[in-house]
Amino acid sequence: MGFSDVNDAVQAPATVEEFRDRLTEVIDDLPRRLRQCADYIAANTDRIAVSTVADLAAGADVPPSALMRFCQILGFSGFSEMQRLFRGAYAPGWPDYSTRLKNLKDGGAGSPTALLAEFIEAGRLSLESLATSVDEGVLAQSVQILSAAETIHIIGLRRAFPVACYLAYVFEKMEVPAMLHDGVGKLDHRFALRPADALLAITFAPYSEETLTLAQDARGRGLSVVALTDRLTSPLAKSADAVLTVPEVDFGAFRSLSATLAMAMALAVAVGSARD
Amino acid sequence: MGFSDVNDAVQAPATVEEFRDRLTEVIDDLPRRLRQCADYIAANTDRIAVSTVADLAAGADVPPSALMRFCQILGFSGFSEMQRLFRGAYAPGWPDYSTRLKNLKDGGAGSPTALLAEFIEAGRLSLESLATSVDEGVLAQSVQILSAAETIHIIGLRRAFPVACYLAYVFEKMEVPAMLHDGVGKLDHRFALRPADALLAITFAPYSEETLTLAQDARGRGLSVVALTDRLTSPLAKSADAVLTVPEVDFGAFRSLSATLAMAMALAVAVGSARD
DNA sequence: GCTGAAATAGAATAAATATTCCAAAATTGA
DNA sequence: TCAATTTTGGAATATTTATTCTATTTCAGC
Repeated sequence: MGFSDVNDAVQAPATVEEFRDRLTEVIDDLPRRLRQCADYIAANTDRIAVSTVADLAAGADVPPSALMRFCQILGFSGFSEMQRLFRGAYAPGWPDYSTRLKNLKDGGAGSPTALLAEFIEAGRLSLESLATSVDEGVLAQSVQILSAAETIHIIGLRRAFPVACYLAYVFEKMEVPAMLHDGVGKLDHRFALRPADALLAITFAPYSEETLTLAQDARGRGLSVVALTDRLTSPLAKSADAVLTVPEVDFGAFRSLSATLAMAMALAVAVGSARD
Repeated sequence: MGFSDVNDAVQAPATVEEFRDRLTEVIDDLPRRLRQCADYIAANTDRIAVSTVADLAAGADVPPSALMRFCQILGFSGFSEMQRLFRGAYAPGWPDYSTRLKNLKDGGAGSPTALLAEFIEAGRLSLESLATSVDEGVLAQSVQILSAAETIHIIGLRRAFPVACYLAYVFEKMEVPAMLHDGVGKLDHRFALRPADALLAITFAPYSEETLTLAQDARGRGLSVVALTDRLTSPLAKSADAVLTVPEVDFGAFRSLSATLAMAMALAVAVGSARD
């Protein structure tokens, strides 16, 4: 009994999530043409709502009938039923958001609302791009390093300072021993760095000298260092055991910080619960 | 010569922007049924790509033929041509993003990647909801108040502190005279508040006492106060001349700050350029 | 209230799109 | 290699969807 036999009938997926589950479930043991369909659909799920059978079949480089069979294997009665799922699911998120964004920009370049629209957009793009670019391995490793530390030292100056502050605040709330190196009074506290501690250093181009120095120093004293920075080639990478990068979209001269904060918070909360 | 006469033929809009322009251009002098179409389409532009003529006509409560005429007045040869525009322009934020988010969550609840996914999602929702909820009038008023001030005082403590910091940083960069009240050493600097100055106060539930006190104090001394807070009924509202609210989505005990930062930056940059 | 022009609804038609079916090709297992 | 079984492509058909057309209604100016 092969795949084209509709008797191994299963319920049609009722949500996009279920759809994806079903897809990954079947994708591995599918004959050639159907496999092509699956691959193409997996990579272009978002176009199902706005395409015809013919369009998608052409994209997947299969005849339309193959795509039909594919829909049926997934549990749908046909393409139309599958499309209905995606057309319906395509509402949440921006029912009105994109319209609104345009209205805001209509105030004219430089108007407060237009600026707001730009910052909102920059933040959103940063977050989305963070989702697709994060290295899970490095994140796990960073959590592990920081969880093992006795005290976590945090440094981030200038534009990175808000992030450092918030990290300190979150650690405090979670009762994780942490120390914020804030440069108040031009004091440094390098002698507070003890061998069993770890340093979480944050800096973006143009990288701040004090942060780089403290990271090197910590390294020299045998501490583990986690870097939160903008690219793998950052000078901070040289003295770090784990390098987390966040792709932040700038608008004008100013950095949105949304992605950086999301990353920082995930890190902090993960460390907080790992230490329990 | 009426609207149904296709001789006043204009070029079909080639982009979504042109489409909107054309729509606002004609909407005012349109007969009843066509007006209904225009209204419905304006409010549901995002559904054009995924609907049939019949769907939209039903939504607008007109016969399909009315909708067809409407498309032609806009310059399209028919509905299909109009739909083609929107299907092409349909580049939603989730080509790969939503897949990725799901994968991140697959690590299991509480895993670092799942946490990250949650924070990313919270940030994104906050930003979208800010776009749809911002009160443009209050924003303009706030910019005006802060632009007119000699020195801008900024206060925000605990979880609002990162925002206050970043504001101070941005003002500094833009050469706007600003002073951050940070509570270091339990000093307050209330005597720095001069009558021609303004205060930008930031606090969220549970509202921090020091911030509320400073705002009241500033009010008493005749300064204008701009509040950045979570709701209109915030205690901060009582002592403020303008109340900006940001709808921030929390995840767990922690606030995403994305929307707050976007608002803060728009405010700062607008003030910076208004003062030139 | 009459007249001509514009707007409208809905039925008729045209076009596009989805779906089925089956002969042919490929694959599998002995 | 052969026979049984699965997979495939494409033509035939059914269904949905878009578009046009026309008789009827509405409206504005007189």
